[in-house]
Amino acid sequence: MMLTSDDVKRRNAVAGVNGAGAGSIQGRVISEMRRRIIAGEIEPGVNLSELALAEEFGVSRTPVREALKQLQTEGLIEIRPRVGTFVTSPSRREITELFEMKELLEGAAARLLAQRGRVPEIDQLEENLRQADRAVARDDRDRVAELVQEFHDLLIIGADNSKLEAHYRTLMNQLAYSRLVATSLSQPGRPVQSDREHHHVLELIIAKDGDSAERVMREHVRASRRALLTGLQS
Amino acid sequence: MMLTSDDVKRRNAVAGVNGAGAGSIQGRVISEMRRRIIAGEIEPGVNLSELALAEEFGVSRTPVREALKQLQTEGLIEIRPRVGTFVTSPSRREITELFEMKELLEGAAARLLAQRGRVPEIDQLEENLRQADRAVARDDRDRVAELVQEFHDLLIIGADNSKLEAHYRTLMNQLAYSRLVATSLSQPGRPVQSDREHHHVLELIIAKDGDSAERVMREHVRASRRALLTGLQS
DNA sequence: TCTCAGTTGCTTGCATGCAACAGGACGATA
DNA sequence: TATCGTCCTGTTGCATGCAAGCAACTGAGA
Repeated sequence: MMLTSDDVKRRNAVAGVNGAGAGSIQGRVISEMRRRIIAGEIEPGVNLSELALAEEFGVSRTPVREALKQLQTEGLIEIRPRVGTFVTSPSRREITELFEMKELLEGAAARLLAQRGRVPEIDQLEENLRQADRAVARDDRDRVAELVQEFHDLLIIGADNSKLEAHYRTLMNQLAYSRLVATSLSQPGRPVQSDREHHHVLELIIAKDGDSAERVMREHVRASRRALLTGLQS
Repeated sequence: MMLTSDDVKRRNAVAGVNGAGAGSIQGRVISEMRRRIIAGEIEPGVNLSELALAEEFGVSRTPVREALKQLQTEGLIEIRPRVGTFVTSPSRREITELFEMKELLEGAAARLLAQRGRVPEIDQLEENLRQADRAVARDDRDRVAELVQEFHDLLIIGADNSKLEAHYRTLMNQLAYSRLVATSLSQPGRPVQSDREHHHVLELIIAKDGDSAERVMREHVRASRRALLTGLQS
């Protein structure tokens, strides 16, 4: 039997980024472990033994083992043969590299979205900024963080390139970026500045000025990184 | 015990892109299967059953199963639960997306390399072009294809960003790009043109003009894609 | 007190058996 | 003949047992 690529894509659309079906035991373990690691609930340490996890999830070692293997290829954990399994945290060097990639991919997404013209994601981005303006005005930090995340997400989705999206999500997971947004936005004046930059990018996208949209988006990513690093030092 | 990120990187450097150690059974299966798929030795079909592969490699299902799982997350195969395992080939849409990513990453690599100044990779690139000039002059197609691959590889390595390199390799595997280079270069005049473009990019890199290097590199990727598509139609 | 050899516990790697399900083959029936 | 229902084969998902190796601990000896 021949497998068409459309079949593959349909399946992936259902299963999300996961390789395994979400209904399987293995799929559950993958999702849950990924969530825990990104949320920082697991201390980097040797506690991640297959047996312990299997008992906790009430399953055998096999699905746990396969789930860990996948998380390893995603770069979230490190399996050392016959030693143990560890949650990895990126080195300084890797963090720099990850931000370089973030800048690259988000910049490209802005350009691609600008080239697509008026698509639904544009409307969603406009709505996002309307809500963000209000949230910033009333200094609702949690809501602002949510909306910032959504803005970047919409941008990536709007680029309409599934490979770009998949790689982007992998990178953001490695960065545990969702945890970092709040820190970045905790810098004085950063929410307002960030909001302004979002507006600027979206204007350029709507104006179909891909080059400028990419450039401004990259500057925005760099600015947010600077805010983050400042926040982490203090 | 705490795992430092340097430890992780050291291991990855040894194991290459592979998650598993090359010495293990599983590692052998991964490498060999990946090679076969990229080389196009395996017909997309249901022949890939765990049991059959296990017998062929003389091992049990377990390591084969884990190897297939990793290849799935790399996007090379598709495992349909309780149905079978299939080699995937990208759809038209996905091929477009993959080339978009190729253009993006190679363009970025050119920019990053230009920013780094005089590094060893620059010398290697110059040597590569010297050899390429000669190979083109004597119309040695196989050698030209090799050198073209090496040029792009050196560019990526020279960008000195391990994340970029890892994602790039994944994408090229999905494209089975090594098989396509020859087709692209089979177009009349393409080897000469490609060589010229390589020279231009390298000049700009040496001149530390990152912006232009990126722009020209992206144009080069698009040109090579056009040549490839023309070659595939005929 | 320091060093080093031996031992022991814990970890993952691999093999194997059973279960559950998908999909086609085949036959009964309208 | 067309269609529906049943069975049967093949596949992967999961559970479990054993093997191999690493790391830390323990104890003896200097």
